[in-house]
Amino acid sequence: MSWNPSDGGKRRGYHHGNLREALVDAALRLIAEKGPAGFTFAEAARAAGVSPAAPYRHFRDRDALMADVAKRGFDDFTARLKAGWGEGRPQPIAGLQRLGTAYLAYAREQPASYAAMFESGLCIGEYPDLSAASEAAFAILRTACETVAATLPASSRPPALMMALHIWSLSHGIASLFARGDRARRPLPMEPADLLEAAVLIYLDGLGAKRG
Amino acid sequence: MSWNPSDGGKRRGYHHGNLREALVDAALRLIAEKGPAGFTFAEAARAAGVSPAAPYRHFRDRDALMADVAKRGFDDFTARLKAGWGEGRPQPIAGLQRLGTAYLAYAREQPASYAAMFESGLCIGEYPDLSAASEAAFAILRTACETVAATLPASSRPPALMMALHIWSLSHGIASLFARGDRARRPLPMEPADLLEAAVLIYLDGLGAKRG
DNA sequence: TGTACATCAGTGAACGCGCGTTCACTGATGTAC
DNA sequence: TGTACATCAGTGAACGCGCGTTCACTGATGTAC
Repeated sequence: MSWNPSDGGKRRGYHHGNLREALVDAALRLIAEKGPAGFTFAEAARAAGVSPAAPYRHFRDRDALMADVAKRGFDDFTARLKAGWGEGRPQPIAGLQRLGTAYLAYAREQPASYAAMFESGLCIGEYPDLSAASEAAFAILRTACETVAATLPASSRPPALMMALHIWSLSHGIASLFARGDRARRPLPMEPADLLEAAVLIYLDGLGAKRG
Repeated sequence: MSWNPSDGGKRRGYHHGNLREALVDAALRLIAEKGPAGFTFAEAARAAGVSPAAPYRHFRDRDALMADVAKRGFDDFTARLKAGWGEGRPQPIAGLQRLGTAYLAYAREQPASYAAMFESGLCIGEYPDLSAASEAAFAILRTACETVAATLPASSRPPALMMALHIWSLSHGIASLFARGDRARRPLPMEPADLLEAAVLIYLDGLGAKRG
């Protein structure tokens, strides 16, 4: 497993062999250290052990690298939300709570990715791959809300899109204020996941859901 | 009103006369254009029409200027939340909804201030004035929640702190995802304020509040 | 009212630095025959 | 299997630029008397 030049070993030849991945790793490290603004193309090249001109072979510019980092972040994020949701079994509401917990866990454990995804300042619409990856993550949440909504009495059944937007906003608000993994986190006298869980329970009560 | 050198007129003498305020204005303009990362001390000086060394007379460094911008933002924000709340008259729940609307309006109308307040990457604890200003804003929300909570049956009365954290998170989530005034805003098929209002109504229903 | 002086806000030149970007190039790799 | 060649990833030197920060200074302002 160490013949791969990016696996921590020294480069052997003229070609790096895995520069694209190495640049993404370097960007993540630099974002984690100094925030999404505090990373430069030149620094990523240096961290990957190549000349400052080398990254241009793989990314048009710094923003394109940032977009790739964010895109990969969304892919990973989607997988985690999906795992948390677990097809809503055995109970849809419990699945939705696990999804929320997974959301906050991602923000805490992968602050660099989370920052690239939500705080990089990129115009998401300019990067189709990134938009698609972002929508895939939201689709998990929306599916979960559809399943939960279907358990509610038909007379008072809310639009799943609205539910999903509410829960996304709530999760993102808690994540960016209180559950982030960097120094901008604000102190909170409880666990962020507990704060979110309580809010979702109250919200579902408001929609007429039966607990349990 | 135009003898004041910062009021759009040309500087007349050797001294600027109002450089501190001019630097804050310049920072806001630059943040609005390029985000909280895309502004430099030197550029703010240029925008204010002084030499690059002049700002050091008023701010220790760039972050200190940013913190001052954020602090002033929170002061303004607090005033708007307070006006929205309107002492909770005539109905506390309506007052809370107006507070939420004021929150989103601020994010949309003052994106530069909002970014300095919430997305500058500053460690808020390092700036006592900023911390205090931030807490003053939250105090308005907390007071509103206490008033609303007092209208609920004592048996099921929720902690006002928890309510305030929930509504803050929800408002901040909607603001940073969908209601921001810059290019990172995501498209939303409805008014952000309507999305927030619906969420707060459902949430209060979940707490057992009577509508109306 | 006038003068001498202290204070301090802003100057402008200078410094070293790292950035983004370009360029002609080099050398490793893969493929056609 | 060997050779010629095309491809292309990475080099390294170079460029102009704007940044943060310092320094001795200058000149406007306010105050004591």
